[in-house]
Amino acid sequence: MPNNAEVARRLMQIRQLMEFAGEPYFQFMAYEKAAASVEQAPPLADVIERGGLEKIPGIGERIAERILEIVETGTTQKLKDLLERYPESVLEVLEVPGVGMKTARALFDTLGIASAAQLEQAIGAGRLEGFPRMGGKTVENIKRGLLMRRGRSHRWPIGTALPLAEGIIACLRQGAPVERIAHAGSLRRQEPTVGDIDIVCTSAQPERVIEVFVGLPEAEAVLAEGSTKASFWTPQGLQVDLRVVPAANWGNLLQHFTGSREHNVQFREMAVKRGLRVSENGILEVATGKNRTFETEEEVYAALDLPFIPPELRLGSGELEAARRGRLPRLVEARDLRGDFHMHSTWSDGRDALEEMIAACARKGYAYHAISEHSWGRGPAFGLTPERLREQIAAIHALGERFRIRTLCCIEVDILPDGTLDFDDELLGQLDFVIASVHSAHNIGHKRMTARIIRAIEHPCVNVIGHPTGRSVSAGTAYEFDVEAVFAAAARTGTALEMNGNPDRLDLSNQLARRAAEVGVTLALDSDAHDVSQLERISYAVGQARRAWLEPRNVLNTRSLDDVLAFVAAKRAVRAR
DNA sequence: GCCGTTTTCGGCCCGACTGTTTTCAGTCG
Repeated sequence: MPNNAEVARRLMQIRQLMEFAGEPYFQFMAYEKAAASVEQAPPLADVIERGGLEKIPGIGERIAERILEIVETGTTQKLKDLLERYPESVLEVLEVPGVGMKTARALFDTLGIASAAQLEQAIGAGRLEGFPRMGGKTVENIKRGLLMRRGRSHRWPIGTALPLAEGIIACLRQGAPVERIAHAGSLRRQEPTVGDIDIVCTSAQPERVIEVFVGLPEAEAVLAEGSTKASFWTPQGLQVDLRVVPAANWGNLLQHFTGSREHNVQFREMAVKRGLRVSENGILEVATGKNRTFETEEEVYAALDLPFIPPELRLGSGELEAARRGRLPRLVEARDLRGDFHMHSTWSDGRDALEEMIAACARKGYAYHAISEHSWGRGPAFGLTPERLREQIAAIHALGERFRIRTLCCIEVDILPDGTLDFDDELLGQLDFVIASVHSAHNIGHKRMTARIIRAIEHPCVNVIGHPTGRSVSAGTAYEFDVEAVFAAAARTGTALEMNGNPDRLDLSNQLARRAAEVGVTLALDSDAHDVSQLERISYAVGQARRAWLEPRNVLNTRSLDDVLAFVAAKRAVRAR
């Protein structure tokens, strides 16, 4: 059955082709809104089972029918009709940066161009010459756009983009007359992948800032260079945008460029009802023509009688309604965390020594942490044999109080295909804490995978299921199982589910974690560090947890050491009774 | 095609930059 992302992709195809076909604006825009909602919704299979499709904002009777059709058959008659009239490959032309709907439509009508390859051929043959509004520069832009489309993936992992953005910001702080400066956009919202980097700043000398920006070594190709805005592509093809404004409307600018698009649309719709018009330049009172600018985002939201909405919540998935009712969560923060359960040392496949990992955790100010090597199922090169695990337990005990932090003896034990674990109960019982993860046999089918994970959850020694869906952000894959059944088992047995901070995992996703918390599951935020520097990856887990509306009470490692040990003891006690 | 703190009908967010224009269309975020 197609997952949410696949359904959303189909809806977007319908949306694009509807516009291409010249259908009314608000009709195809409804499909765009619906697609955005579907991406943020809990797994559709479960939503449909509960009959809640039309409760999702932006999905009405008609689109709900179409979604059901897509879920059942993989497509819908509406899409089939459109594809009868236009080949699917016209969508490629729209993917080319610089080519929009009008141009694509004109190219199709007059030259019969219906794919990226045909567009490239036509340019090569000089067939675009003499086309209305198609001068030499525009053709050059399209050529470059074709190269960009072919030569790169369209989204970048947060783990790549955030360090790059921080580097550029550091350079601008040093070399340009900037006052306030920050990254905005999807990066600030902690999206797992981003399409570009948005940087915003204030300055009394915007021209000078722009000059420095487009002169940065990362600026391989400058796309735009205005008096307040500029864009470039980095050598690897990542687009970076900069906006400069006076200090007086920093709040408006930051709010505008943090988005998301859907959040801003909803925010502006609320404003329109009060006779206000919101833009990056301020909030205009339409009746009087008076424009108010704000130095902080708090003031921007307060202008509509709303509390500050954290960037991670600005997805257009109910946060404005919650803000209006005073029901925003008190989101978990990095400083709420008192420990990290998931890390490796040179005892298994980590790169730093056990003592270095412990010392680094102590420096971070944690009260406790767990050393969780791999078990031997992955081979002795990666994991510990039972003997080696016993040795490590002894080694950790021998360290005593040396590091002023409690090191929990732990293991990341493999969940075997039948749901049993890689170590026997006697050995697991000697540990303070146990993480269990699937690392092999990912394609055993929905039913067997569900039974496998639930069996591990029901083991009295298992406290956390590591990276529960096995997803890869870059590959877009995950193993399939009955999410609701697994969540129910985790809630019932007092087993936490992990939110893994590895930027290519970020697993559970924000949508699944939000659903898990709703049904009473406790989440554990972990770095899954394989060296000291990667301990910082826990910040990515915090980001996803915030996108999942999690509060400190939902998160195991916000609790004290005693409470964590009580969490472990409670589960083991059930078996002992 | 969706939706309701003015509405079950009549609305539906906003502005900057580029290139090609001689006042603006197209694209983007």
